[in-house]
Amino acid sequence: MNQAGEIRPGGRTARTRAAVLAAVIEELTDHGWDQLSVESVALRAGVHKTTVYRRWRDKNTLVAEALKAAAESRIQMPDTGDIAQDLRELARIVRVLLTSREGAATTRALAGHSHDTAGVGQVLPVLWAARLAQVEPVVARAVARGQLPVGTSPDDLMKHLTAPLFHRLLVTAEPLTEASADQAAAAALVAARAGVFVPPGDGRAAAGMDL
Amino acid sequence: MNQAGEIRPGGRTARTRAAVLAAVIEELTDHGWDQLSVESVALRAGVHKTTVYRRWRDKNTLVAEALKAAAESRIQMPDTGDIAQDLRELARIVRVLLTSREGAATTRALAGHSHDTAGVGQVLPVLWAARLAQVEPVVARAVARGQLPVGTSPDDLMKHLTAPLFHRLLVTAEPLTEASADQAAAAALVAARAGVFVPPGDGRAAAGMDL
DNA sequence: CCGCAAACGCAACTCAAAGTTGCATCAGGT
DNA sequence: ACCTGATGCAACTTTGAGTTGCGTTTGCGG
Repeated sequence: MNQAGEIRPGGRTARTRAAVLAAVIEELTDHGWDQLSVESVALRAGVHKTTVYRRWRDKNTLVAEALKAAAESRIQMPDTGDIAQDLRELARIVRVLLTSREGAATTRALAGHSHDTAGVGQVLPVLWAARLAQVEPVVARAVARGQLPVGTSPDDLMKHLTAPLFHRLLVTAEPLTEASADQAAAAALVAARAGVFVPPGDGRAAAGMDL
Repeated sequence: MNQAGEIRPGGRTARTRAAVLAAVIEELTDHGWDQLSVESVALRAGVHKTTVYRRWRDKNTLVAEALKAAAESRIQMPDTGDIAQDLRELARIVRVLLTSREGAATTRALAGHSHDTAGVGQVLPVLWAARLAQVEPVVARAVARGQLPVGTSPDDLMKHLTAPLFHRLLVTAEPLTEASADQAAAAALVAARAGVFVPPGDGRAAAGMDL
């Protein structure tokens, strides 16, 4: 949670930092990026506006750092012994995250600013690399059990699993039902079994691909 | 292109309207939503600021309307006689759209504001309903040919086909390669064949689903 | 082709929020 | 207990959203 290289890691500094970052997420949840003002954040954090500006160059870097900190939570990875169930549970977990007010707001904020190379743009790759790394063992176990083709890319599988959920939240703005999560899991599973997520030339050839 | 109910549909009004909406898209492409100012838009459109405010209540509704107008372009639907090729071509078309500067910028703008019930939020459902309706015949032909299960939902198929592409643009901010488009098409095809996109209780039961 | 009203240009505002500066004060580590 | 970094505070500049009043242009109907 604490950034390396802090000059004074003691109580007050860390406390202020945490309070401000938390306040950013709350303001983001309540009013969205556009309506978020640094003054409101400072007020909510019980801190003066100049204090915020002394530590963060501008609004964008502030929000970017808050989003990064907020995304550092770990997900409890399922391990049921059956990849089909694992994937379904994973999809349901992601669905719950994305349907929470905070999760939806932060996700929209990230998506809407995935391009600004200075702020969120910097954070995105790091953030997702960490998340995807968590899935690796789940896929590895499934491959070991013979439930998935050798060489299946955990990254590709995870992305295709969650993509329809993000799509509903960000693109079509439809409600994220549990049925839609299950459908996403089923689609990803079938594709994975068919070897769609085995990079070409990796391990043995993809099976069942009569494309 | 022309909105119904215009009091004075004649030359100047329509010309101004088109110029402003086009200027919004250009500014959005060049500087993003946050940096977009009504004054810049007016300047670019060769129109005075007050003129803009007389026709559009505020910045959000202005941008929302511009996005809606920009999204009204039709896509050339493929019809190769083979659903696998149709889907791959569709994915590639979407990829090209999303990798264009304008397409990326407008998509991010939409995604980042999918919640504001007054502006973009109003537009999204209409917009996507129109797009998805275009795909219906492609799927219908494939079903008629026996290449896809009876009852396959064109909406679900199209969403799962494009979701990984949007995911790359909005969530992970990875480059949108043609290979990723082909992978998305392959995944969607396999899932569709397995009956993942056949609503429960619709037509005959899903085939090949040993979930 | 002429007049009327809608649409536009223009300037001058208000207001809110981004970001800055100088100085006084407080609190944490040695 | 001291010294320095961190904070509070007030006063500023600047930018952009959104508004208002008035004069001018332009399109459409007669």
